[in-house]
Amino acid sequence: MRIKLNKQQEEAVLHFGSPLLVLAGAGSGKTRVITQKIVYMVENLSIPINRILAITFTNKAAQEMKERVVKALGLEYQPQWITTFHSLSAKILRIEAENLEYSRDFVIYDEEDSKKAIKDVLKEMNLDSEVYKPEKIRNVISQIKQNLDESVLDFYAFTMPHLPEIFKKYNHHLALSNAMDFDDLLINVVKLFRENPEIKKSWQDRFDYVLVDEYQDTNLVQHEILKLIVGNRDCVTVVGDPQQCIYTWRGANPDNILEFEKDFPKTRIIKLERNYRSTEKILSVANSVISSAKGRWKEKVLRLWTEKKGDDDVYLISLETDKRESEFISKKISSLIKEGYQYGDFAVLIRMSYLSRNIEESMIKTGIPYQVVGGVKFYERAEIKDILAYIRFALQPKDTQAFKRIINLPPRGIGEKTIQKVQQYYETDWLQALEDAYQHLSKKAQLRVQEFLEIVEYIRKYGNEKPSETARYVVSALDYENYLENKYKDWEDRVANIHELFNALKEVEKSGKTFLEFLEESSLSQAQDSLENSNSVKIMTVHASKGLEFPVVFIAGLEDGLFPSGRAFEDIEQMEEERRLFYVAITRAKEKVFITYARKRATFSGRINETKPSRFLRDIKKKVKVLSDRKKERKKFPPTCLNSDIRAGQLVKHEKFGKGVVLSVSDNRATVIFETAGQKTIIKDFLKKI
DNA sequence: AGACCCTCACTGTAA
DNA sequence: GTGAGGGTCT
Repeated sequence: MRIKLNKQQEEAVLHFGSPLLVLAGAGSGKTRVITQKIVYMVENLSIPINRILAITFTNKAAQEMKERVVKALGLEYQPQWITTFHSLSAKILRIEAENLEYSRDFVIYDEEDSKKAIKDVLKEMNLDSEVYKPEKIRNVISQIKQNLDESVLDFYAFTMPHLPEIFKKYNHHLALSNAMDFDDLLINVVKLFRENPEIKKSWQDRFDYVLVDEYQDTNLVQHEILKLIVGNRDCVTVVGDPQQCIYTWRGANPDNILEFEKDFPKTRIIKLERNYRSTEKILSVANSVISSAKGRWKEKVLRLWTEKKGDDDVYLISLETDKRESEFISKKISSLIKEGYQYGDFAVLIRMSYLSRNIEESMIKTGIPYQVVGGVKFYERAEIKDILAYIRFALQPKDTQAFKRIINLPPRGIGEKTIQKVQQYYETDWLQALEDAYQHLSKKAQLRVQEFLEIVEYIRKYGNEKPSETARYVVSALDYENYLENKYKDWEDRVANIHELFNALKEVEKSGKTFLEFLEESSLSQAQDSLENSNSVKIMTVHASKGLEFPVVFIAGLEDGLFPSGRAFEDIEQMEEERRLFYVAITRAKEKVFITYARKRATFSGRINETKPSRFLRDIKKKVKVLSDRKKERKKFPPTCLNSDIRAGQLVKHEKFGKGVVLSVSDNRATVIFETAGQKTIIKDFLKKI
């Protein structure tokens, strides 16, 4: 072993012969363990690197792991199978395309495409989009797919009776477009393996060992994929931490950690509880945020400890307004820079991405270099999607959403009516439909369609080979920069983005990748992927900070309704997740933590609201230094529970669920039967006695 | 029929 | 800030 490991880490690296579950706390060196285990297998067990499958949560983590492995083993090539679940699935599906109902060049619909597809379906069915809210429907559909379970539909049978049909039509729309949404990528692998045992076998045979990181944030389908790939062998290690599960809202199922033991008999469990990242003081604040685990989770929960001393207290700072909060952060950063810190040492973590605006403004004013990680991602920008949609469509003319995006872009007089006419002639794809509909169109429309087809034809000829030239051609043929200039005030930024796209495509050319591979990568790109190594302050959501660490961390906006998010008030599980999120935020820090909140905050419409400090602050107030820009700070934080006198039998009212009666209470929660909403467990605060 | 401009409402974390 | 909806102009 080249790197020194502690006893538990070493055990985890050296354990073979039965499945392994590593419960690894924040900062406990789990990446090191996974990397070392890979290196050990290659060096000491003579397993070829490409027979090891390692699945991480982000592309960024995968990339880093690859680099570490390459360095440790002195490889001259990049390991192929260090990847994420979504990329792995896309790879498998392209390789096995002939066994699917898709062709190899299937496209991946991102969230926007999916939502537009749903809107198309709703329009086609003539449904009121007030009742059938596209965003809600997309969520429900995703939930169904993530759990491989349609029973959710029953839940909405009353409010949205047409949901099952929408679901069917949406999937049909995808199939016609040769498109998969994010969930389909995973589901189709499960289907493929279940329906074709010999294919499953061939994939099992490809790998001698499988490792998965961040297991607490895998969903049911991903758990299933793991089971199918491992089969009844024991060559598997998963690493996770139930306390860091922050993605249940998009289908993560922390029970996978519990299920793991059942699905893989004789599982050995190793806990990594020694933290190497944070100081004692930071850890103790973090620990006081997490509520104690109950029931079956009891023995899965970690108690972090550290020998890392540090004089710095964790600070909690109250500021008058959100503006002041941002100013405080900038000033603090500037003064710490004078003490010898680098800009790259800082992260500002926020609960919601729109909170970055104030902070950015103040950093610009102060002249602090910063980078917003995530937010609206590069490939989700309208101008980028526009150009890529042309190429997407040219290479895959079944792609309905790409077609609808570009057919009248820039406006060329092909509107709703013309598209409808063309749709009547749709049989195999939109190019064929355009040709067949051609003679039935008006002279004007014919001319415009002609122009459109010429551009597409050109891309079809050269697109896949010379991506950057093709993109340049599209931009000039459309006079797209001019279009941006006329349409947007911030056109200069957008033009700059287009040029950045050209550069990215140049790189693609250099690396010998095809355009389709590039499209796949871009649609699966993640918030963290944009993270630069530059010496700049990083501003990001707490979610995007998963797995990262920084010497100094600011956590802003600790206000009730913001952090915890207002939506979490309805539901205890969500409130617990907010807690874990706060825990994740604190444990990103190595040396210093500044937690801030504003007593007044402007809403998006400019109104200024009085805020309440986050209820989480109550749990940490004894362990932090409280400061305020007001002389006499009321050191009062919302109690974790206000209505402590609610008892069973009490009649109560809830803002959302209406009237109900309390069945039972425990701690700060009450289980209530509501007249209409049925039985729910609610935090007592959100009940009113009646 | 399509373009364009205005107003209005909404905005959670995301592969 | 963005999209949807409505009204009006070409």
